[in-house]
Amino acid sequence: MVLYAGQGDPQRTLALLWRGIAADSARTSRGPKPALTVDAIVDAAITVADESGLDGLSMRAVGERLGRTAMSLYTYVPTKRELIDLMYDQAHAEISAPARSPGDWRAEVESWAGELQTCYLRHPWLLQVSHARPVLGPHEQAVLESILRALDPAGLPPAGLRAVVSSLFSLVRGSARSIAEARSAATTTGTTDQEWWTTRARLMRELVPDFADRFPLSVRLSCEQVTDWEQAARDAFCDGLAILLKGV
Amino acid sequence: MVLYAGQGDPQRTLALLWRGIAADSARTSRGPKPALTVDAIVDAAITVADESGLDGLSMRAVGERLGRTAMSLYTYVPTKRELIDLMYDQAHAEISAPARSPGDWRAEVESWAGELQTCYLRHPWLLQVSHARPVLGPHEQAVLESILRALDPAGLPPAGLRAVVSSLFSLVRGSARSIAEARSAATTTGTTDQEWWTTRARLMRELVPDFADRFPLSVRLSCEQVTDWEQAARDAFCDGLAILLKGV
DNA sequence: CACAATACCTTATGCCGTAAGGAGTTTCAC
DNA sequence: GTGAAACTCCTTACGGCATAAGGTATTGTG
Repeated sequence: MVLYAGQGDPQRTLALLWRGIAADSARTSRGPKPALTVDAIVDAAITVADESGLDGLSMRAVGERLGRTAMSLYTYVPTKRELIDLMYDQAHAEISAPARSPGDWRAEVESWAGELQTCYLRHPWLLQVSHARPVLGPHEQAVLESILRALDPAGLPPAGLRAVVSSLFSLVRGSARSIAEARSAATTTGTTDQEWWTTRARLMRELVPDFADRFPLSVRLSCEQVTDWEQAARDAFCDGLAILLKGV
Repeated sequence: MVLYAGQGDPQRTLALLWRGIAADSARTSRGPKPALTVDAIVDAAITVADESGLDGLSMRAVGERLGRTAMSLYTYVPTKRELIDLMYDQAHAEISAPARSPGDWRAEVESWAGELQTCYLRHPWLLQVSHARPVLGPHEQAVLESILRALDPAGLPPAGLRAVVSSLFSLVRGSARSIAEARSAATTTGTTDQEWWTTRARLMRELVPDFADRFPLSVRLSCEQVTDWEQAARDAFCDGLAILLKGV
């Protein structure tokens, strides 16, 4: 019974992603005027996800925010999965191309990384979106293009370039994830890092008395008291980036 | 009405994570013998997740695999969230500590990274598990300890060590994610990388004729024909790792 | 005006996690 | 030996989810 709709889908998805840029946009315009737009839906969905995470993102919640039912959204967007793809791409629109300062490509790479990280932290749900295949929307594409432009003066061979770009993305995503987790843990549990750690440490001491014998290096490392979890993640990111750039 | 159960939870979660190691294990043993064990449930859940992903992981599915109902699992595990934590930690048990070859710490780091990546690829759902706060189960802890042991001869200061470790995790996770996505896309859509790319490229040519003008560097990079998406991700990982280690 | 196309709604299906409470089984205290 | 307690496992039910199906109202075209 399933009419093998898998074929027509990428066409529609791509058309949605590149809407406004794509050429066809023929307005047929019979029937009632659309009260919504894809953009409005995507924006509303992003707001919902920012507020309540990807778990709190339901078609009902998005519809409600727009004064519509969940089902009405399906006029504009084929499935929730596609809506998330659109949100993902749209969120990347916040990242501007780095200002051209042709002398120092390392500085440009650093500023790009910082901006991307900021974007991830503004929309932590981005880090949970799992793609099968890259999305290839216009804004995500622009982000890729802009890091390539920043790295252009370094004159890397294609394989090396790919490696550096992919490592940069990994580093930014990884650090953003750490920071986002530190934040969300602090707000959802309502405890400070300190409190959480002391509780956890007490429990561990009871449950696993020989922890220090089993994991001496871990203990030694965490003995350097981490007062601010988020700041530690930030520092680790900066240092990691510096190491990577030194290695290029 | 909610009796503020948030307090007692970490205790129970930790006790579950460190079961077998923890001291208390007092068998009360009134009532019928348990037909299941936490380990069996965790193993079954891992199998389900390996087969159907985290989306396909439902309490009903896990119960069914064990010939029980979904509700019976709640005797052993407080919520699905905790079950996933247990799965996460258990999956890390597959990683063995690197053989000691004291001369070459870089080689040890590389082998550690390779093993971790293999683990992520065997259980791609690991990459979707988002923690608030680190899990701190025994096996994950052992993985951390083993990379610290590998890096010990490098004699890094604490901050630098933290940066390197966190960068390594990011790199491994990021590359594993790319590879896993390449694989899943290939299997779920049933097309080869080649087919998928040509279809996509044709659609893009129709929708966005000036793509090459907008994103010249992206086009130039992808012109180097990628025949095998997974292999490209693998190469990028190795090169990225080499760059990072060179930077240390 | 009639008709086609469209937007939006209500309803229904089949999933999900899990709360509530009942039935059967085993052990302990007496 | 006999309750009572403790325990496992089950059935049922609730509210929420994405979305399929189909109805109704609104708009433009002939």
